[in-house]
Amino acid sequence: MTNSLDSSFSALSDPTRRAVIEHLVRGPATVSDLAAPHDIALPTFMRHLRVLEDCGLVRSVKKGRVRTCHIEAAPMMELQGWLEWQRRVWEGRLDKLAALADQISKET
Amino acid sequence: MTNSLDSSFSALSDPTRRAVIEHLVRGPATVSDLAAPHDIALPTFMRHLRVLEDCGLVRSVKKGRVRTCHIEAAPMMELQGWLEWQRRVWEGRLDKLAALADQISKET
DNA sequence: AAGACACTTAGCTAACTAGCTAAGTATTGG
DNA sequence: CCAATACTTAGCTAGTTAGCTAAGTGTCTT
Repeated sequence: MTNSLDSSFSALSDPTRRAVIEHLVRGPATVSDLAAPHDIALPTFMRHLRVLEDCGLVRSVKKGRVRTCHIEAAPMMELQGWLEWQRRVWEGRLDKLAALADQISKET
Repeated sequence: MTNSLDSSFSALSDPTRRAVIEHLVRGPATVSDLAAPHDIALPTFMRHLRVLEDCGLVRSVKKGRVRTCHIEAAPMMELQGWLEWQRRVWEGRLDKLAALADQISKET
């Protein structure tokens, strides 16, 4: 689990890879489609795709000479889950502080 | 904005740093407190803290010889915001597909 | 004043990463 | 069948990162 968050967070720390995700949430696309807006060499771009596949954020299928990619929901959920969890704890703490402050102000 | 997401995602791709965040959402803590559970040299740990400070996820104040750290909500929100946005688009797409499927099934 | 404490700085190493070019493989269209 | 297309593999380079040890600075505590 730790390891999965590691690689997902790491994958999304690159703007090119986030752009790929932003593209893919709108629907499946081929490697060429995905690469087109990015001004980098194809092998370099393919490496980014590989990183996204390795951490499970993206899957792809090759048919003939064309590879089509699509997004995978689960790892995105996991990321959201972790962040949401931290927010909950953090907010729980704020609530407690507020309650404490309330209590103190009443006591004075 | 791109740059800020870069560094936040990158910072959280390390388990030690995520552990620090998990600690800090429960309340402020000193460097020693934060470092205690981690079996790494202090300078190494300090570097992790520095990464978290550099991307704005953590702030700290030094008083006497003790440095106290606390979490900063804004960058966490930004991360959540990005993920949430992707999810919305993704789900919007699913909705559209469902609507389309619906329409098609009615037409046949 | 002296020693303990809590960081902090400096500097080194091994591993990883993004970028490139050049050349290769497997389909497909003419 | 031949050329164009769509990746794919191989291999190199420069920059970044996590880890370490050794030594330094500034604050307590006694």
